[in-house]
Amino acid sequence: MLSTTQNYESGTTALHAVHHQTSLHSLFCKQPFEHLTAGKALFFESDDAVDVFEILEGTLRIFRIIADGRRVITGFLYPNDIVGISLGGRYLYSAEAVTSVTLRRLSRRRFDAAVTESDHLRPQLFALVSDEMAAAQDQMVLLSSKNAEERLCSFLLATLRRQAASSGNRTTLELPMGRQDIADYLGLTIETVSRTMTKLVGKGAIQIDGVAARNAITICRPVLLAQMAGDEDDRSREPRLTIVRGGRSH
Amino acid sequence: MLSTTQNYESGTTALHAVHHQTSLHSLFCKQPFEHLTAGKALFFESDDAVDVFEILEGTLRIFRIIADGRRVITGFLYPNDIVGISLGGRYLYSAEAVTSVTLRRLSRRRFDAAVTESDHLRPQLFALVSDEMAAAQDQMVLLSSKNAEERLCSFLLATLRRQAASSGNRTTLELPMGRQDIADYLGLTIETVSRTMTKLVGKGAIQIDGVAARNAITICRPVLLAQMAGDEDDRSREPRLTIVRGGRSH
DNA sequence: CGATTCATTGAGAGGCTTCAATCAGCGTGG
DNA sequence: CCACGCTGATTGAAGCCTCTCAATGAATCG
Repeated sequence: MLSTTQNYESGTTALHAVHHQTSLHSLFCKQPFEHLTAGKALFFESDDAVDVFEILEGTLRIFRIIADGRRVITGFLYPNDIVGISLGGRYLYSAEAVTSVTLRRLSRRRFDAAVTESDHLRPQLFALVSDEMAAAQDQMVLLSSKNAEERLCSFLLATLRRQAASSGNRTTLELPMGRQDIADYLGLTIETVSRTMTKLVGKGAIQIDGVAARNAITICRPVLLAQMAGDEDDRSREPRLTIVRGGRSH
Repeated sequence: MLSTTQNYESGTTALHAVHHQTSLHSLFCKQPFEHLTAGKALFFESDDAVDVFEILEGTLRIFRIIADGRRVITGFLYPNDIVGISLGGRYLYSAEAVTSVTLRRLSRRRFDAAVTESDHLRPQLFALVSDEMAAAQDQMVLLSSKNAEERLCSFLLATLRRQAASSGNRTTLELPMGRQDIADYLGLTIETVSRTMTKLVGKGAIQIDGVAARNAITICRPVLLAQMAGDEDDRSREPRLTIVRGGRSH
């Protein structure tokens, strides 16, 4: 999705080219690369949202710290993602590099100006925000109604899908983040994540290939994993009965 | 469904007035009123997002039904809220009336056109989406790290704040929705909500005034409730130490 | 007044967390 | 080169919170 992969020094320097661009990513194409080493912060929740960023390489986590000091990770960001479009002056969350990260920066002022002018760009921005909203909804569903096993399976499948989309279908995936990150993202403890992972291995659903801290995982039985994720649409076997709960629709 | 009753004939008929409007709400001002009785659906998750709605009176719940038939309520909508701006062709969730609801409808096509044209309206729409996003983030934090008591206190406080904003500061609030709705919104069961409510009464934090199914609640000790909500910013007493967790920022 | 719906309360069970110890990989320094 | 320490992951045991199942209570409506 949203290609525009690595436009290493395109020769185009014409400013009006912006108007021919079909992608939001083009806005960043003349910005210099920046690098973040693992663990470094990109911005904090309280910061003025002065810049917008395009991720070129690596993984970021976006999160909030709550009163008792715990951390809630609300999402991960990967290459081709754009971050910082949280409207309203201030970022809604902090962002840190999980791995080493390469990115480009654009001032919000220029980003907003470009989007305002272009009839091509505006729908793209809406689509982006829409995706973010949909992801937030999915996460709410996950957090409010799934158990540890379902959460982990959902996470593994989502990660697999994303990596398959960007680099061809595969049965193997890499988890750039550590167990603690996964735990904070799924609303679990690190121990539960670890135990559940072992349980999945025991069931033959997955296989842990990695030896280092950066884990690689093979999905042995994708279908089983999908069933265990708990958002199976297997309305095929049971009679169509849409309104079962919700009560007062008599 | 959606009997288009009571078109209360506002006197203003000037079409060009639209361009002077400063508010998104103005877009709806010439639309006829519609009514929903409690429990009736406004739209479903799978529907084409053909319309946008302005709530004038009453309460709506927006939710998704997951595979096992359970319901996850992702939000409630109140007067002056606008619903249906879920970009991307299809609604992200279903919407049902909690109470009797009065609203106005506008086609997405016209809504989008108006927003696209007006430099006044666009920032408003962004602000709206931004609020929705912030609310989703808060809900994720609530669901992934708060216990039953903290969730209920947060909910009561949020409800109090909203009602205080719309009708003067007060210590009393009304819960238009039933216990099952609250439970599905907070990711709990109806029994836990009930028990926690009783516990709060026992602590003297709140008081239940209502006798009917539609409950009225008095906040006896707002400060206590805020403490129990768990998003207390009491960094005032402890030394400023922003980076305690998150690990690898050595 | 009985039937229905919604809320409350109780008892038991289960899943996740907490606390704690062990294991594995990796870099550093002797 | 190996010992040591550090970090991150795994495993174990006990406890707590919430869910599940079940019964009762309260209010509305025919």
